[in-house]
Amino acid sequence: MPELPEVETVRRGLAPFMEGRSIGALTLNRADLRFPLPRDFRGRVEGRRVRHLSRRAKYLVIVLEGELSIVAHLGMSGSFRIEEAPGGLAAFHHPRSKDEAHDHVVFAMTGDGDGRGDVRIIYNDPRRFGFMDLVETDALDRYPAFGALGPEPTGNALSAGYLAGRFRAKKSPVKAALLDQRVIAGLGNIYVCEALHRSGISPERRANTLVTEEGDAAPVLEDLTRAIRDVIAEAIEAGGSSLRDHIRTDGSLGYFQHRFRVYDREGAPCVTPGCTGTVARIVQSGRSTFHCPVCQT
DNA sequence: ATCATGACCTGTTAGC
DNA sequence: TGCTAACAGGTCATGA
Repeated sequence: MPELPEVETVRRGLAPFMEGRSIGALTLNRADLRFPLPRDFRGRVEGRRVRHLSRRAKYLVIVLEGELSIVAHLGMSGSFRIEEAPGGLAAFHHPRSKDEAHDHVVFAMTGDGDGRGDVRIIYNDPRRFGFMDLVETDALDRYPAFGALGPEPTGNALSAGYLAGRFRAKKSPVKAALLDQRVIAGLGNIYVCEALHRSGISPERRANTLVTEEGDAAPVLEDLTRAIRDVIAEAIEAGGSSLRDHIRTDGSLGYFQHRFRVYDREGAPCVTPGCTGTVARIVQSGRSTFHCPVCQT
């Protein structure tokens, strides 16, 4: 699932349990995820304190003391969960359920001496499209996967004018253009569908038709820009408000539910006020697109 | 260059 | 109930 809001929710959920604590032990239950795990991963991170958790697009960054950072991506099915042991790490045991077969990486965090007990942070990923990498912190700017990323949809760098520049020569459907991480970093299939619906734009419309002859943003591109900001901000908020409940129930992070207006709602009535349409599913670039053929033009 | 497609991997669900 | 096919929120390599 993890698009930007989900990764941000994971970051916020993990931060209280990782920042300021040390990685007492790292357990690797296999040698690779999507890519091989870093060489000497265990030896390089064990004993280091976590300074800070940050995020770039859909990447989670765990900044360690000693100028080393872990870059993690959750792929399609990655999630973290938190297990607390009031009696310390020794109190944990290993009931191996089906789901736990995909617990690939376990961080055993040592308490911070502030009355909080020891905690295990467990990375689970059935499909293994996620990965973890180890990078010198001062080299993060040059991290290859970050190099081509477009602006975050949460910041000021995303504007209608910026998108006009990127869309001007693009003949591909606007759906595909928005999924391109080099244009905007962090949008995925769900939020692209949602943003297009909110702004009344057909996902099949060519991106360059949202730009005027002069190369400026058409009014509808202003709407789209606002919709992207709104939908991402609302999803982050929804993730934040679901955090407490989630941690309390099973400690899992990365799969909070959110109400969508079109995504996965094929056949349902369009919720746009006054619209009589029905949500349809089409396939673009091999992926499902949900949209309302009546109010999205 | 730009765009669409297939590949990566496993689990879940719809349909017969 | 069991089997099969389709599908899943993301990237990356490939070829047109």
